[in-house]
Amino acid sequence: MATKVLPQPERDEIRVEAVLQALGEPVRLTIVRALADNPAGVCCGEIELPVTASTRAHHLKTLREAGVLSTHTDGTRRISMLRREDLEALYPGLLTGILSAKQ
Amino acid sequence: MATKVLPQPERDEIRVEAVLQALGEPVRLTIVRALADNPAGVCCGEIELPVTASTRAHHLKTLREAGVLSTHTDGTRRISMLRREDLEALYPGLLTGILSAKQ
DNA sequence: TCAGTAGTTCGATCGTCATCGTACTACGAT
DNA sequence: ATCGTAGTACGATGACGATCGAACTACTGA
Repeated sequence: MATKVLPQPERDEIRVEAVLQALGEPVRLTIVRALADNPAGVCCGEIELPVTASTRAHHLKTLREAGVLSTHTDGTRRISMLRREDLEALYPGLLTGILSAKQ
Repeated sequence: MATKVLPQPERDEIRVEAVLQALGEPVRLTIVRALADNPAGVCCGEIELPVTASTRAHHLKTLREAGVLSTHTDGTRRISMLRREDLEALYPGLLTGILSAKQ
């Protein structure tokens, strides 16, 4: 096994500016929507995005460091999932508000 | 009198990416918090901000064009207020979630 | 052990945007 | 009229960040 969780901020270290800035980018918003549709977590590479793998990694890192998502390893794969509980506790309604946008 | 409302997007023209990007900037978030504390509207210049007047005007324009706030003239002054109803209708919970951040 | 796959890291590039100072407009008061 | 005040518009600058390719790491399976 030896799954490992990648470094991320504790709940009380999450700053709303960082969260909003992370969410205010179209590619990252696409990622967040995909994660919201799959509460069990999604393998990074499975999300269809109009960018290369390195850019994808960059966005995932940004979202993780902002506290929006959590990533753990699973073999060579990395599974990401939304930090729903933490975000809901810190900013109740924010996530559902964003996700209810009819885009 | 002759108060005039500055150009702004209709409710159905507001895009969530633009809103989040607008909110993901510390100075603009400060403005939004100040407006939230004064539902009757605030004169732009009354908000204490660590930037010059031209930068302030730039941020207010960004927020207005994103659909976050509405501005109308009042003599030489311009009164801004949050578009609470529109934002709540489009993204229910988003605004309250953001404002509940203990910053 | 070796090849293949998933993903990251690094450095470079390029575009966007936050910031400022200056010049301008608009309105009110004297 | 003209002066002062509130605010905008414009052009320049500098910083940040989105993007890419290439090199690298880590794990799996043959």
